[in-house]
Amino acid sequence: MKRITIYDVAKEADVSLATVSRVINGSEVVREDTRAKVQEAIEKLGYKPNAIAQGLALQKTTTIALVVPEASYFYTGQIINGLIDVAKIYKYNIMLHTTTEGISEMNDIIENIIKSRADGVVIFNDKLNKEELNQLTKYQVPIVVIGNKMSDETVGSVYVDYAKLVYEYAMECIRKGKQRIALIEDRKNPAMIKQLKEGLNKAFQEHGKTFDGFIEIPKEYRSSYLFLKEYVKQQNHHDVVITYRDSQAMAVMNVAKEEGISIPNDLELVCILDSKYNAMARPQISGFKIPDYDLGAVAMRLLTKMLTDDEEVTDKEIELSYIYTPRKSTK
Amino acid sequence: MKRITIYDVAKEADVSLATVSRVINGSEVVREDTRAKVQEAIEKLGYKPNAIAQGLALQKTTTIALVVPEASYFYTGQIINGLIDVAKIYKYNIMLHTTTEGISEMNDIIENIIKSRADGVVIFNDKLNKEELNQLTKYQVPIVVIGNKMSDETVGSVYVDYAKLVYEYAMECIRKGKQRIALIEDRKNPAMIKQLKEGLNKAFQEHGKTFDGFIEIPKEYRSSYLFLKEYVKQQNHHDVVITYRDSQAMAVMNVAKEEGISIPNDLELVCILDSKYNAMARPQISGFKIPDYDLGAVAMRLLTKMLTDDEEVTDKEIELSYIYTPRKSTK
DNA sequence: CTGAAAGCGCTAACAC
DNA sequence: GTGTTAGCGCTTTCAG
Repeated sequence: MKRITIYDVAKEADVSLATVSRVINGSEVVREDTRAKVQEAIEKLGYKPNAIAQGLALQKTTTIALVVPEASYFYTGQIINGLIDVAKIYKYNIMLHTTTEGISEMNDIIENIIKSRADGVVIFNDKLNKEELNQLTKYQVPIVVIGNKMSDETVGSVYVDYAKLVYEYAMECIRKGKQRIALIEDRKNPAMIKQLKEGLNKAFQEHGKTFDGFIEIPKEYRSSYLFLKEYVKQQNHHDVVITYRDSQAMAVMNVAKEEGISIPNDLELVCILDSKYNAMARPQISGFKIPDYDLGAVAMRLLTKMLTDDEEVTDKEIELSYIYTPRKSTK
Repeated sequence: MKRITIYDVAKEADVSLATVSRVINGSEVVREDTRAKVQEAIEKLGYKPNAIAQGLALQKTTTIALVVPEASYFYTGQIINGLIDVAKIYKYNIMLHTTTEGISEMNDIIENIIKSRADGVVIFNDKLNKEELNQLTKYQVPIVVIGNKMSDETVGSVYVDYAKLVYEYAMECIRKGKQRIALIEDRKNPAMIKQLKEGLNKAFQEHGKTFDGFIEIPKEYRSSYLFLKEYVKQQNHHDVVITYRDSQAMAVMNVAKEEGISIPNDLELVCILDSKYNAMARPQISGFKIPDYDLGAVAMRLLTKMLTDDEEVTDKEIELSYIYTPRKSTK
């Protein structure tokens, strides 16, 4: 089947290609019978407009680039789902890019995005530096970043204030006398952990204390579990342990169980990024419902606004909230 | 910053646009000093070739469409990772499409893929019907499907033989006298469950018996857990329970624990799609390591072969193998 | 309301 | 080696 073009349709319908163009773009000015004639020809030939050619002519690809970290948690998946759902509404296509650990990696991706002439880009990545974004802004590509509060002329952001989240939680803990709070490192999400530390620091400072419960996982340990197993034996005692991801919380839970530490009686456990696995653990792990899907959806919606000249973008910095879900691992 | 084109570079370097085109495409015939001159101009102007225009001229977008189900498990993420890694090697971009439950959904996506002139498409989806694929083949778009054994002129496939997997496992169980095998339904993956049932049927048939352990989750139950909780009370007894996903296995484990059924003593539990969560459960759940990453990687590699005229595609149907990982939930 | 023609940015013969 | 030119398929003034 020969690639059939707008010319073929024009000939078949005995009109000019301009007219065909008008009907596929839903122009109002076409007479009803010619529209029907053209429509028929389109159907008959199985014609599908070439988006590439349209892109060239319109200087607009109706495609946005999405950059996410390679490590794929359920969380990331949800962000993508939200993103895609609203992208569909606005007829945008998604070009997916993933970042690996590599150093120059991000630059390659940016180069790629520019070449492919994406109309805009949404970036969700823990490790993100301003320099790289500048590349994009230099080429005037509108950007929305998810997870980091950061914006200027061409970049907007959608995020959850983790520092505030953990700050509030810690304040409550301290008030209740649970002062020995531990935060477990997550090597894969350094920026996130940094925010959590900030919140904790602030909470302790306001009580005239300093936060010293950050537990680093030495590089030689493959998993939190392996390290914690050792760690606990050294009698390090805490009132509450905070982890970022569900798998870390489960590791803590397993270690506690094996070492005869009762959760929540001897130790309370809370996981920042809640998940269905938290609810499946026994005892069930308390966590914060982070609006993952919404992060994606709102980010995409914001981007569409930035992409449409006549839509006023009043706020380029959007903070989303969280909901604490107490379960059985906390009192 | 004005969109700068090949003409601008040509003018800056004082050569024709053909020459510029040659250097960006690494043509050998350009003299070294002119190449340098052009390169310099490119750098100076910050020129990035317009992939859209290239696509139009070459009738090739260097983009493949990837279709995955919206529900995102870790498993899907891994497939995508594998896919992307090899796509990067061959310089292909990925256009991501997700399928929701909706009926006409798939047709919209296909329409979209055709319009965007993707060079090829990789489809990973449990619910997949031949009809829809025909749309694509009609427009001669090479396809690789992941998960289903299926191929013809323009479609290749990469899959794991789940029927065989479960057949072998069941044979072993029956041999050991564990004949009361149960398989739990997974509404989200009907085709997968169908394969598993086939394997089970075959194993029982070969022993002159019939498999009757398929446990359907009635629609009114929101989760397997809720239903199983009831189910177990009715004294339904099995020797081994097989689930497809980790969360289902965990549900079974929780119910068993709560009902005083000892795993693996009273009941053995095995999960087809292994995951890190299986290893984090207590007792740890046995499972099959399915080569998720490889499914994606091999699929993409196969597609690149199909996309290159001079590469001989000897086998369009590639079966990948699995590895049984016995843990604590089986004896 | 419809057609003619220029142009979007780049590639690939074909000349020179 | 390098330049000229004709498309690739579509949109969009501008005429009529």
